[in-house]
Amino acid sequence: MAHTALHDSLPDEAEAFTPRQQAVLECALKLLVEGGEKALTTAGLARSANCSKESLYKWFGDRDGLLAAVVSYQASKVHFASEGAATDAVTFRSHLTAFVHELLGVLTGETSLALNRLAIGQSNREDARLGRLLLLRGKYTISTRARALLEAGRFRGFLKFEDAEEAYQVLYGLAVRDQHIRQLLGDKPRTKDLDVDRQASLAVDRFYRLFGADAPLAGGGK
Amino acid sequence: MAHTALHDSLPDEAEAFTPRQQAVLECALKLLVEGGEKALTTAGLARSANCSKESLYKWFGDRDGLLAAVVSYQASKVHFASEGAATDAVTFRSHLTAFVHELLGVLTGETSLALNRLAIGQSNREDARLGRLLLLRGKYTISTRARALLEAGRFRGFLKFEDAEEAYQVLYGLAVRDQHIRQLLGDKPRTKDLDVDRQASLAVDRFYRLFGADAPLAGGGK
DNA sequence: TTCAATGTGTACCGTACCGTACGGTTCATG
DNA sequence: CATGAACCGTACGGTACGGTACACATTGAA
Repeated sequence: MAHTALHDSLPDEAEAFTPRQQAVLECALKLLVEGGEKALTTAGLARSANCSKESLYKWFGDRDGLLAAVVSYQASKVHFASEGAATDAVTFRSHLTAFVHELLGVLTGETSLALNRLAIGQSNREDARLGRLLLLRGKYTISTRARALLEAGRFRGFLKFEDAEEAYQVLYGLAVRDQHIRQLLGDKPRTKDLDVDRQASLAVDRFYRLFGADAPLAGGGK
Repeated sequence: MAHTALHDSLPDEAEAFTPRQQAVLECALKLLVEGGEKALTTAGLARSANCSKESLYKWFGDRDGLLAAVVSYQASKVHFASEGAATDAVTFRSHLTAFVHELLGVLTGETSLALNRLAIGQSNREDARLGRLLLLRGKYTISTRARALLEAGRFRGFLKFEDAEEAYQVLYGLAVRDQHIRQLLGDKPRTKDLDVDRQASLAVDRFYRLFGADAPLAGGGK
């Protein structure tokens, strides 16, 4: 594994960055977090990372390539712990809570917010390259992981639903609510919403009341 | 009704735009929707709206003022119908469903997406003027309206919760889920998610299962 | 030592855009 | 008709940034 990587599958191609390049990308992330897209100029990055603009263009092609590299690089650093199969209801629920906890932690992170702002800000034209990249490397992988977890729960009889994707979306909605968009817009979250532990367990509580095995009605019932 | 409007609350100050200025702002919105922030240049707007750059600067100060004016103008056009008090459970629920329907309709609109992208894209620096403006004119007013509606439902005995803000956020999460962020990133929604009617009634179903008067447990259990 | 490869630092060019200035036009008013 | 205000169209200055070219430093191998 982790050879030169045929680019048909997504994940580890991002690891094909030289340590030097990773250092530069790290510096780019820093600039991006503290100043936004406007602060990430080629000259500024070159100065800040002690490298030459020529190297930047040699490595990443052009500025868009640099931005894409930053997104790929950061995405490659986020890994959701894939816990072993849960045999009993209690540990499964704790796994699910841990997942939601991790999800909230990632979404509210400063670098995640900065990258989402970057990708959204230039998803206006119909190309939306960065947006698609972020969806692919971020949301889709997380969604896949979540669906697997939920389906395992259904198989074990802890959960009850028809469409795993829809169930995941509801879980996402219960956990994130409008906190993400508010933070993207620069709102400071209330102290109550900073208690990730509580928010995660609250969301799982409510999710079980909708999709738990003992819930009165199944998910999509007409 | 619909007279000059007393300016007791924040919103209608934005109506202080000359018809000519409104036409220009409408044109700016058009440019913004189809091309994003990059497409909204002062020269381009002047050419596209058949006005002079000098007028733009006279009216809006500078480019940031223009962007703020666009946001204010669009926000002033969105009005959530404030329905009369519902006396019976069925009509209240239909009012709630209508609210969610309207919420989804606004959020998925192209102009709303474009403005959110604009505000998010430049909410990187800690100033985030546009972000705050959008939060104030958009989310906060909607949230206020929603809380009033929910509290009316609680007063009538149709709903059961402690914190209206939290109940609203859950309703928002159930309705919007991750559709908004996906669309902001340029994702095309699935056909299933384009059925706003169904999504609204599904969200209200689930909301009632969590906060309905006959729900097994009240909101913030423990 | 010589040579090639890689990378840094800097200078430079073209372009895009913000903001302003100026001449010309319409229109209302006395 | 004269006058002034508002506005259009355009041209111009200033600047910031993307991208390229070039001179110099470092390293490693023959």
